[in-house]
Amino acid sequence: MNTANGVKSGMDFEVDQEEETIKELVGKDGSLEDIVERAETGLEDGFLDYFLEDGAASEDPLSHLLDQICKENSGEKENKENVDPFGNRLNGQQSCDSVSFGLYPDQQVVSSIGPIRQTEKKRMVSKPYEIAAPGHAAVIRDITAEELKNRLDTPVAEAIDTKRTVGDVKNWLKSNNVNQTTFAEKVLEKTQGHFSVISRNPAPWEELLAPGRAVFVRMHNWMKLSDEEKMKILSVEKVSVNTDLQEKMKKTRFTFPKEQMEILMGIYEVNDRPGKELIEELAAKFSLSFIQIKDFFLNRRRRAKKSNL
DNA sequence: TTAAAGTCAATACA
DNA sequence: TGTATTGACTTTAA
Repeated sequence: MNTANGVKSGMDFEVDQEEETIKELVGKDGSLEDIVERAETGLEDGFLDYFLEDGAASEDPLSHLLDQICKENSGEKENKENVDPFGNRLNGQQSCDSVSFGLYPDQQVVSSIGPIRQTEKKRMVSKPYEIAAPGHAAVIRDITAEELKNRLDTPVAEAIDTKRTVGDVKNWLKSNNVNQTTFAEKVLEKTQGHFSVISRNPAPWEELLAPGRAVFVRMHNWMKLSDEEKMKILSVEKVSVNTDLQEKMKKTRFTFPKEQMEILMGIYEVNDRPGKELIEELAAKFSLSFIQIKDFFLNRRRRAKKSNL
């Protein structure tokens, strides 16, 4: 028995390695008839008889028996409500599927019993499509996470023309009156600011690292969707989960005072890679940290490089 | 270990 | 209100 949730798993029916029969096991306490009677209440008549008969065990006795039970009862149970041990409704097919016998659909993966019908289609359990935007959660009913992954994150074999892709996306957004924030959060799962930066001066595909490429893959695949599919994703409602505490913890962004900025820019003009000593000196002079000054030059170099592309 | 790239998110700006 | 900028933090790669 699967003790985690009280549901009987397929492994519970596995024939014991030491070839102990159920008859032997049950007979140990000398109350075979009572146990059989009790066990058969709620089960099909003769369910245990099958195991108690000598030589009844074929290569796959449980599967065989379940198939038989399904065949015998499929007609009369077809329209009846079928409820699992926890009161969840099951349809007729589920109840007669030995792969999922005693299991919920998502438990099939842990079953050690193979499907009765090898050709039978595996039942897929679809999960709601969720986009995890920063600080938000969104759900759409009829687009699954699987579909999203398949469509938007499908790897592309060829190099993407980043400039063209961004242009196509921007044109689509403009003609459909969709703003950057919505697209960035719902499609790319990035912030508006980030989309703005990468879309203004997209780096060539060859220069991008894996995470940078992934964003363009999404844009590229996005353009392949039909307008209806695009709108479906964009129409997902956002649910804000911001708390008061988060609001209080909001950081304020430091801005270099004008005088400091002028000095820093003056140095940058003649030396965009100042040494450790100069950075330390500037940090002390401005009463700022070494990292703040170092980051200033790092960000400057990076952004200057981008704008020259 | 360090620089570069990626990114967030506050805020400046049109 | 939507977009652009940018300080700061994180991840990646050399």
